[in-house]
Amino acid sequence: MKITFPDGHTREYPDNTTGLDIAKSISEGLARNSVGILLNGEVYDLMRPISGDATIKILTFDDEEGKEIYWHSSAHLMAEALQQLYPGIKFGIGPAIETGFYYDVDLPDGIKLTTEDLPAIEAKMLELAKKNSEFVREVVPWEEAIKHWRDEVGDEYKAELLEGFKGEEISFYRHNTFTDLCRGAHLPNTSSIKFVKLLSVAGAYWRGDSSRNMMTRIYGVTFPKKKMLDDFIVMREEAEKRDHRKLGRELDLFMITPAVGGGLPLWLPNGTIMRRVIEDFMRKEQIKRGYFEVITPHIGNINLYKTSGHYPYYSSSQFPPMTVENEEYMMKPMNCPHHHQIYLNKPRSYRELPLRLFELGTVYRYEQSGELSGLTRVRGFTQDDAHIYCTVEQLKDEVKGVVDIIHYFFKTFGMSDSVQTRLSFRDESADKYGGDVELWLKAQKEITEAADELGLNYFIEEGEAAFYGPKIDFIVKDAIGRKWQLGTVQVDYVMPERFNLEYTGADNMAHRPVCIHRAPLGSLERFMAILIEHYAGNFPFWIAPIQVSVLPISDGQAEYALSIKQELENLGFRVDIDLRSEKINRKIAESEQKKKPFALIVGQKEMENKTVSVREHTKGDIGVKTLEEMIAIFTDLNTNRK
RNA sequence: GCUGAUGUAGCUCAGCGGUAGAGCACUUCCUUGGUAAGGAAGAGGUCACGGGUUCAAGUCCCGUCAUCAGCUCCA
Repeated sequence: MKITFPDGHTREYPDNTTGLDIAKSISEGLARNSVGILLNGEVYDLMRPISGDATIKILTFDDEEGKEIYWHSSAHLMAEALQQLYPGIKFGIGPAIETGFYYDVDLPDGIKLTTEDLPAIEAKMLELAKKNSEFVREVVPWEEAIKHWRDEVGDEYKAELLEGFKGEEISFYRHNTFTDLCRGAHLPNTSSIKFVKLLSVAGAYWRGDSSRNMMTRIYGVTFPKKKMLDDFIVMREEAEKRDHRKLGRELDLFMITPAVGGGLPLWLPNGTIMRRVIEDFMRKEQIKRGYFEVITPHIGNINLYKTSGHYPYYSSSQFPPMTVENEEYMMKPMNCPHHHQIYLNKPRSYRELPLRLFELGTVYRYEQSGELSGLTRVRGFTQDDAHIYCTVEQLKDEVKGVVDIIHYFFKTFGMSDSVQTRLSFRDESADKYGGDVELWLKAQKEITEAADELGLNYFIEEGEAAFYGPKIDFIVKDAIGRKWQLGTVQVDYVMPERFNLEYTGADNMAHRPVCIHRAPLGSLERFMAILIEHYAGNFPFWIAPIQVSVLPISDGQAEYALSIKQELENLGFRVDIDLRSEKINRKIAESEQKKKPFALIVGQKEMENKTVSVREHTKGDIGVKTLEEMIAIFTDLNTNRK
């Protein structure tokens, strides 16, 4: 048979050669590191014989599919360990996930797992891995499989899964003492699993259904090399250090208190400075690009949301309506209906279009209590929202303009590396969406064309669209490689219809505009959380709440220090001063801990020479400068947003 | 909303039936020191909240609230 490799070259092998044999024929090292193969695009066991011509790729742990095989096998290994430690345990599903794997299990009566039990399970896993057990695949007739799980083993979960697999090929995978119903693929052997870290225990409903049994889910991750596990642990610690909830407290940025309510953050003075800096920047940039700012109230008549269609679609995630003088009002869950009213305020001409209305609009959504988390999931948040009303002909250019401003914002906040673009389209289930199918398809086409013309590197996902139209979402990576979905652009032919938006065209006839909803950063609260974690609290000069700290060495320089503070403040910089009778070391330590970008240290020498000794955060002492030199540097940092 | 864990000083945490503790922060005093924490004294708590068990409850039990890890949901 002829085997084609990813680089295009081919080689002859006898029939029933395994992936491992092929790997060996290339190099021993590859064979040692291989975990499976991709056979004509399908993941295959290394030990499974191949027949017929095929294109193959040998998978190692470095491949996405390789990791999946490795972690899936690790889930089986963990299951075996659990089975030995807790006889009578039943198993649900145990898949590989983005990082690692989990297994949902039903423990025998009276047994509860906590994180304290994890080390024992890890130890058992390592012990079992060393037994060098082979994973053996076995195809079993459905009737035999159901008999095995339902009658012999008595695992109703596996039996239920099997009910859904009627007519498909059923395979079991066995290694050592453990057998699982599993499609595969798997490692050849347990011995490749070398380093194990079990992460957490949590409850999870069987098949994600809250009316069904709660199972115990155990999360873990495994690696073939110690370095990988070490890196993984370092990464987790780094993420923990950057946690915006922790830094928000340490840097006095925001607070959340049950006295006000969960998910309702209060911005402290330092956090407010940051928000205002960011908002002012956005405001200025949008006005420059032809947007008009508007302000609308936090509540609105319920009829607005009945007209928009939001009310029936999403009533469960809105705060309940309140009745005042026989009218019902709602906390606004989005800004669009208010903006549509501004559009309707007077007759519109084609000469006014595109009309771009933006608002830093605070909206309220009822998130379930268990879903609230820091600033990333809240019940009241501010969107950097805008609605662009334009003609069908203008649509594509407007979409492009929006994409441009979104990229500009990302760049300004240092997140422009590897931005991913997702086009979210409708799927088959027509009842999820409002509006005319024709218009949808048209909008999807326009979006795709705009993306193509901009040379965006996008992928399409069906079923992710908003109920009123398709959208473009942007996913950015932060400083430590975590992905966050930020900006969104949504094309909407439905709302203009529902609100009866019109403009008079050059032909003196009434026409229907298209509406683009867009929010480059989404929620300001969430974005600030991302920003805090992205910069680990070490904000660039232009954003930092306190930009410069003036630190006199002793009382003798207090007056000189105050004059420096005054001069910088007059120029608009954010400055504080430490006049306490503490040693300079102490003052520096605290300035650094609060992550202030610059400390200007002034002692007798500096006072006599009219200079300052400069310390830059994370860099340390950068020498003595005149105040004028520093003002030039600070001005540059501010104006260039660095 | 569901499951589990957690809730003790502003922060980080110890105490786990017998009169509330530490470090840091805070206040006052001493110290005026040159690039990451000088010294001393002081103040600060309905031990989340509400019930219960007990001679006695941060400590054991039940409920509520909040936070965290998940699940579910997400315009």
